[in-house]
Amino acid sequence: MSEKRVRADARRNEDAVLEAAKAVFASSGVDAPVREIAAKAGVGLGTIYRRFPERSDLVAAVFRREVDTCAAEATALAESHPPGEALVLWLKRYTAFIATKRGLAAALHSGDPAFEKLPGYFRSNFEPALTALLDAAAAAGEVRAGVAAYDLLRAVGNLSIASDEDGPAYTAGMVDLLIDGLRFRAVRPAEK
Amino acid sequence: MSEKRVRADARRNEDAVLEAAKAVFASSGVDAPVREIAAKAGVGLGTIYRRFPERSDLVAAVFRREVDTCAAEATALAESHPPGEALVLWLKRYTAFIATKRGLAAALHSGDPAFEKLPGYFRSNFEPALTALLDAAAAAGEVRAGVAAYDLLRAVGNLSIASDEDGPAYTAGMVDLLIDGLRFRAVRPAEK
Amino acid sequence: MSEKRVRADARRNEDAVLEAAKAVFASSGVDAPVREIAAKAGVGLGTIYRRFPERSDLVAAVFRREVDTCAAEATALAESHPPGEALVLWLKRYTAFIATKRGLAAALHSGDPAFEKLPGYFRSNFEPALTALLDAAAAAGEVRAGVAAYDLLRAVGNLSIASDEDGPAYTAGMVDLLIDGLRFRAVRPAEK
Amino acid sequence: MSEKRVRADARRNEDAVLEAAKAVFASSGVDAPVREIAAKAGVGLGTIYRRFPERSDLVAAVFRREVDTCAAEATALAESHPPGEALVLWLKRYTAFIATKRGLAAALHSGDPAFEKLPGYFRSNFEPALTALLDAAAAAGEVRAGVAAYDLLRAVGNLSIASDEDGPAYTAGMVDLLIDGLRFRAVRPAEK
DNA sequence: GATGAATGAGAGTTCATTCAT
DNA sequence: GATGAATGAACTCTCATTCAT
Repeated sequence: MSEKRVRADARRNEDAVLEAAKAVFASSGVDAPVREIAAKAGVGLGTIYRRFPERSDLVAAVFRREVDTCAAEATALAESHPPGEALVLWLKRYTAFIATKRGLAAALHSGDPAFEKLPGYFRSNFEPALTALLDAAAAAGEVRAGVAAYDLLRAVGNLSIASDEDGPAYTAGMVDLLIDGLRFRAVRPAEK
Repeated sequence: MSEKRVRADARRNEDAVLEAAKAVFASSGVDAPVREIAAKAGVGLGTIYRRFPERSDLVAAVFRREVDTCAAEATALAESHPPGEALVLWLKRYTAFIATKRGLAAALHSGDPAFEKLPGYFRSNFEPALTALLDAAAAAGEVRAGVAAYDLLRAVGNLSIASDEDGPAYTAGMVDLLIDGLRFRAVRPAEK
Repeated sequence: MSEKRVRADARRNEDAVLEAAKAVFASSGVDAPVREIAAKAGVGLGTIYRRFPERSDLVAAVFRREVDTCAAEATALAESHPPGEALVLWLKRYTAFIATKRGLAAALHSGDPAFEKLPGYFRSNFEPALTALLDAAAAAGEVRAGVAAYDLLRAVGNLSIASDEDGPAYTAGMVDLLIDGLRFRAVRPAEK
Repeated sequence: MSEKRVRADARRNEDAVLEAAKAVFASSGVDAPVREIAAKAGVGLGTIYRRFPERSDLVAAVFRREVDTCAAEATALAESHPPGEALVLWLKRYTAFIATKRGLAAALHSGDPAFEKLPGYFRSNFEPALTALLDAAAAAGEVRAGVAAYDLLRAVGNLSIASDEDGPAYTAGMVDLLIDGLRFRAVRPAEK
């Protein structure tokens, strides 16, 4: 059987769809018509519906894929940079992730069961990643301890939501301001 | 004579529509069906369309009315509280204003000409109001100087957008963290 | 479309929709596209959906209206004709009713809650009507007693389903054959 | 050599498809998705379309196959039972045939050219079969003569259409009633 | 030959906007 | 002026049919 070759095509198409969806969601929000995504991906409507029976399934798939990618970078950064720097760099990376999620917050509250697991997925991937970065930075006396990673994720997330509109430079500035908030009353290690 | 009566009626209706729209936008977002607003206001659909030829006109009207109300409170607070406190209180008030604007950010980017002037209206009302509060607080050494009021408006705005979801307490906490960022490196008057 | 229609014509529109639906259901079955009905009624799609939020509501409304009309004729016929004749005439009338119900039987078994009450409506209107006719005819010795009205309703109903195809004359002939079945072993009053 | 094997395979597949289609049509109607049939037959969609270029071709093929089988049983019954009994038994068998044809009547009126020849096929197979049974029963004085076989085919067919719904017992009862209609005024052979 | 991924027309349904009353 | 019935564009989703592998 030529199953494998067919699958290769399918995989290519699935990638194309996810890429197109990511782009369309970023520019037009998660409520963008499925047709627009199909057109951008260069596939038929049915191809999308075959893999993602409801539009919400597609939204969820794009979301998960990007969460995976973004969370993976946290450890990479932690290994290649000093703690404070790694923290800031990753928050910036995370900022870019959020910037493509226009309209998702609203969708998450729509009650659609396809979205039910997304907040959990988000948290279980990002919270440990950011906690590690935060702990390391606190240990180095760069930031105050005791700030919940999850709260910070949401705060930076909210700050980043309008990034397209205000420009990345603005978002960066505000995240810096928030990090300054963390630095306020930070305790430097005694020996230092 | 009858003109006057008619105007009074019209005004009453317009108020009812704006109040209803404000409530509906806050709970269902600015994409809520016009019908819902008409029903809540107790008027016919046509009455809304007479005054606000397109949906976006109604959104804009509600927005402007609330901007006016909120901006007016800045001066009131400045007169009745010490600078640092007035700043924090108003930011909290502003936080409540934003919390009812779910979906507006997206609408502002829709390209609808009815929304074109809204950002300008927002800025020209809120920026001076916050600048005054900020300057007073900086003069009192409560916060660092040099932070642009407009940037802060957007930052707090974004932090507040998800307030319903995360709870007002969370929003308050994050705004406090941001204000801590402002306090970081603030220069106390004595040292000046 | 015509220029004059609205509130007073709402009634006219509802009638037009029901008439159009009746005709379309009769010719294309109850699964006919709503668009087709709208076109035939000369109204917009939304007009139909305003009154009949789901297509099944429209099907149900048409059904009820015709049940009412047809059942009412049973008593009229009973009063104006001798028992045996009234029975046959009404069954013929009922035959015409069924002939327009193509596809309804299947729809009734679809599990759609909008159809749940239809069989009950059908039965509670038609069964008493036919029972009266049957009893009178049996009392006159025209047909055998002991045949359940409901069974006969279904039998004649099924015989009539394809009437369009086979022609009313054929249906009439077969209903006659069925009635001959009823006459077989009928007990004449004198012999009683 | 391999040709023979391929043919055997093909035949096996065709059989599987026809069996599956028969079952699916019986349970879900002739409008059931082709996919469902392919899945039940354990073949790919393409395999069905290779042999039956359109859905309607498959419907027609299933129909013809069952007509053949059912018609063949008429002669078998005539040889193994007395005339009146053979008639009743075959009508019951025919009743089962019809019971699996839900939705076909509507399809026949769709105007699809693939169905054009089906009524003729039906008639040319069943009419002689039933005529023979009817003539034999009339000759034996069991039923009245002069009833057209074709009319009776359609009548019993229509009575049977809803058999699933009303239950086979009900259908049997109504067919019996119809046969009683035939017995009404039957002329017993003088000598008997 | 068989497979099933891909296609896209078409159907149901929603809701902004128009306009007769 | 107010009302709400009517309109129809636009959206999601289904499934017959085609065709690359």
